[in-house]
Amino acid sequence: MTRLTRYLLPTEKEAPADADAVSHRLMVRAGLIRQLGAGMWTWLPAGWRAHRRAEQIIREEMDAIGTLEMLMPVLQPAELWQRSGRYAIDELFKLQDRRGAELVLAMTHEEALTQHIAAIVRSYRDLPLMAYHFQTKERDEPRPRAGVLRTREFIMKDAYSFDRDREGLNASYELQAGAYGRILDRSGLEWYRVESDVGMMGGFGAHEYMAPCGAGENEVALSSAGYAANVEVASATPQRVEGLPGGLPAPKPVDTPGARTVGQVTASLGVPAGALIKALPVIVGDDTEGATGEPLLVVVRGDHRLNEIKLANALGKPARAATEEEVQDRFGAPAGFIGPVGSKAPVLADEALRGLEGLVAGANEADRHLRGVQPGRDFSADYADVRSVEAGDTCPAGTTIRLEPAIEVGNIFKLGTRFSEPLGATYLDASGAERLVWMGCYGIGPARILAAAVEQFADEQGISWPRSLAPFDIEVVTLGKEGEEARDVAEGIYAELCREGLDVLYDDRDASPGEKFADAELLGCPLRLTVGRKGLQAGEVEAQVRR
RNA sequence: CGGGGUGUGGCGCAACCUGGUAGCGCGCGGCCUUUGGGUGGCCGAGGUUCCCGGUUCGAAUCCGGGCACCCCGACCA
Repeated sequence: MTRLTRYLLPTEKEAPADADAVSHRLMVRAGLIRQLGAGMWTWLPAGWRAHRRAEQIIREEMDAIGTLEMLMPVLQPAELWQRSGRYAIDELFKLQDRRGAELVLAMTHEEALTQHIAAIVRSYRDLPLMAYHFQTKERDEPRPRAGVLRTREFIMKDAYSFDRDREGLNASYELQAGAYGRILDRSGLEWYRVESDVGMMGGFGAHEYMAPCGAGENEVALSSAGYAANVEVASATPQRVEGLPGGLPAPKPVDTPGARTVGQVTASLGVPAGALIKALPVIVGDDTEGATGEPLLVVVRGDHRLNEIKLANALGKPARAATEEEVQDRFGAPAGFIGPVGSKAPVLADEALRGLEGLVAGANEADRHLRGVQPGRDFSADYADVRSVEAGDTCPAGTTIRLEPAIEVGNIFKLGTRFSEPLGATYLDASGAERLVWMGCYGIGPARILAAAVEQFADEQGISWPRSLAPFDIEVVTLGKEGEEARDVAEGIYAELCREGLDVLYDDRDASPGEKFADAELLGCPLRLTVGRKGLQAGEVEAQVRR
């Protein structure tokens, strides 16, 4: 029973000045959330209702595939994280208790659950096993942003699967993937499952669930043929370069005083950006604590951008841009005039350069470039796909790719033995041999589902919830003052709807019609029942369906 | 971590450059008015101008330091 006169619904006409994202502005204006500090948000009653609806959808789908709900603590011994090798993560909150014992605030729960599994599971008969909880996560984010989109404390549903072997993990993964699809369908979102980067920590496959919207922090490459990938890992056939100059028998030096950037060189020589070879000097591998990585000259087409994640994956280790001094010292030419022809460092060329001719590259001396460069003939290189896809590229199925910003609402990850090994999660197989447990993890954020829904179904007027996420099923509004009768009728309807099990918001305020409707638009109930005034007869009501 | 910006009643802003009683709109309380989509009027309450220090007869305003928050980028196991 929710009467607005007894409810806490602090709506605002104007959004906070610093709010930028639509979901941030509207969720605050509609009285769903309030900020307590940077990346710290309170869920007000109506917002918490919506959050619980999202949770419930997730819970039902987890339960349906036999994942067991439980609850693990946020406060954890640091030692657990030291053992897993994740104690050094900057985002991990670290603290001490009164005796000086080292503790952490969990940012996720692989360590905790794996620790338990290690202690509990003995036999192959105990597996497979899937468990989950909804729990607060703490992450010392460098930059919280956009309301509840990226916060330092948030609730996540994280599930974990434990299997006997790789095949078992694959089966659990597919079960979870099915559940994730149903969760997002029921949430009413437009969403894509995209392949994602498994990162330096390895792993055996991962997918992200992306909801396209303007406030998204990620970018996904989509095509009408169904191609969907995070731009971090997306691959595509590049567009052809128009106006490429013809080839030359051999590279020919040209003076290009002061032309260090792609823009300056194209202007100076009158060639398209795609005719350039953009040289990116990088240092590969671990160069901490005095050790220095190896220099490598990565080259991409002038109109392309290097994708550092794809580069790291291609190399099998991280790489960073070389500093100005390193460029001079280790690549042997001033920054801006580095090129692959006669390079001091080994060359890694992007696939898009293969087979091109008549290109322009830095001459490895100041104020000079080379024309007529042909990869393969004029320099040798390893080839790899290390560029970021661009809108307009062609997907493997032959249709054009577009790029859209999206919120990552969930992800699933085949961890393998990444945690079972350091934490000793093993079992005895049928032959009595000790084996490592194979593990997967599956996360989804109710708050991000809500934010994505607001982003996808809202304008500055107000939210327009999918039925499944709305904080209330229906709103009852009384208009007019002649009617104590109207009030009485509305009260009766309200009580009846509540008895039917609907979540009803009854606007029993003595406010002008405009005020009532304005708040209603912001909150965005999917259904509204208005009880009118003049000559009101029993049953003479008007139901207005919004969507 | 790099760059940019902002802190003034609950919210949005002005006054700051050029020091001199802190002002406007919304919201809030009261009375009247209006009653099918943010009515109109009158009255009223509400501010250590983020904090500390300095300059000055006098600081929201100038100077120094700190804190908080926002945005862009980097990062995001």
